[in-house]
Amino acid sequence: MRLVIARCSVDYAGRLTAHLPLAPRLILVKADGSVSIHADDRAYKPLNWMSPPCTLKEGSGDDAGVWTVVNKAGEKLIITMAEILHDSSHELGVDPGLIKDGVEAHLQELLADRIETLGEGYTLIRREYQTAIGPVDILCRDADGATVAVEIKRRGEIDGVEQLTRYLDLLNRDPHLAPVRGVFAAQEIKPQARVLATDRGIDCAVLDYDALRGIEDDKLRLF
Amino acid sequence: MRLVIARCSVDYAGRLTAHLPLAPRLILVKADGSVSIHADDRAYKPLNWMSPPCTLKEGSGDDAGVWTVVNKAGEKLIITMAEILHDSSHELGVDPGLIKDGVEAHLQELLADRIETLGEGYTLIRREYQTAIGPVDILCRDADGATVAVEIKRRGEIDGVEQLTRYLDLLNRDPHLAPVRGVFAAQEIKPQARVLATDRGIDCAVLDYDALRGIEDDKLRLF
DNA sequence: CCCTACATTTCGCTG
DNA sequence: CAGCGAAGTGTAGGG
Repeated sequence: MRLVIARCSVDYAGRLTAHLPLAPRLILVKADGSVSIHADDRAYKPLNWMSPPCTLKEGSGDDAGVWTVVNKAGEKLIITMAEILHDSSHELGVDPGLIKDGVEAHLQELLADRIETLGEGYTLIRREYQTAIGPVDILCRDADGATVAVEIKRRGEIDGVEQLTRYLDLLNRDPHLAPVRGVFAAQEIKPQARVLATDRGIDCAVLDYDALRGIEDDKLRLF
Repeated sequence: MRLVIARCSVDYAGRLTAHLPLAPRLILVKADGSVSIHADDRAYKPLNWMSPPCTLKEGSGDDAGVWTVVNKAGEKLIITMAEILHDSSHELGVDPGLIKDGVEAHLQELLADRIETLGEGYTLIRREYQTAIGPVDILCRDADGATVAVEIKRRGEIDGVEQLTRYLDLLNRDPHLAPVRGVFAAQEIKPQARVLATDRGIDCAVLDYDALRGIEDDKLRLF
């Protein structure tokens, strides 16, 4: 990883065109060839960047101080250096990577293991039920044997209701499954999403992650 | 801006919990107090971060080498330093910021100014037509005087069709406007989005940004 | 390779 | 403050 602090101006021509006037910034050149330009605020987003795979060429002669980064699609990032204030390189090696807990996939596992959380007598058909337009998070049956499609979100918003609606439209065309009800399950459901779901006859279920995990932990302790 | 290269492990507890095993990484501490941790790949996304506003406390005594970053919501990022390999600070000042061109807003202006691009005899009613569920990008009339709602996207995907569908449902309840047709306009329309749009009787229009801009430039030259 | 969906999405605007 | 939509979204995973 190469760290450069420099007064520079930047031009990007690709999916849009953008320009950064001359100012001091951090230029980050990573081992995969990617380049990002950071101001002294915002942790997450660089001012400008080029994602890998891409190649960096440092100009020489007339082009001294002009760095050009290009990718396969022909997008171009041009950094014009006015003054280099710091320049250092460091060997970091490959990162072992982030270990996460509490994302949607985990919620899905927990709920599938305790599908009766949605109601007494519920039984799991399967997780990640494949359809032509994508996977349904959970397909199950209620106490009456009716098919239920469950869409799980960490935060339930309108997009999730739309997604579930598309699945329900499709599933209800299958005479082996129809009629299929929908359940929109999330740790938090936004009011607008609840209104839309209710309007479409979709039930909402608020999931308690800690409780689900607690039940799971109990289960693990018991067996 | 402070640049630290260090062998470190990281724990995050907030919207999820996450852990980074001990490895060499870049830690970026910015003037706004934000902290991000980068591996030697991917230009855009840090491995872990804390967005401003937040506060960093460097431990001392027993906690030497333990940095704790907390924010208002109680999210916590704990960086445990095993070995500092580099540590430097740099004054950058406030960045003048990025100047963009070619985003959706611009496309909308261009198309509104040349609404007949969609078909002969089209006339603009207005841009950003407000409804209870959000603004319709463009509302216009076709040659027959029928109302047309236009949703503009840079890249036309399924979500955009869903959005336009919601607007059309609402607009068609207004007897002054109904019947309202829909046009899904984008620089690029994904096949699946086109299928969904067509299935719902929504027309698709592929916009040529350069041509629209060229026409606009001509117009500017003429008047 | 395309498509789909998730993300600690972030970010900006509007009410 | 919430709500909603855009983003050069990036990123991972399946067919």
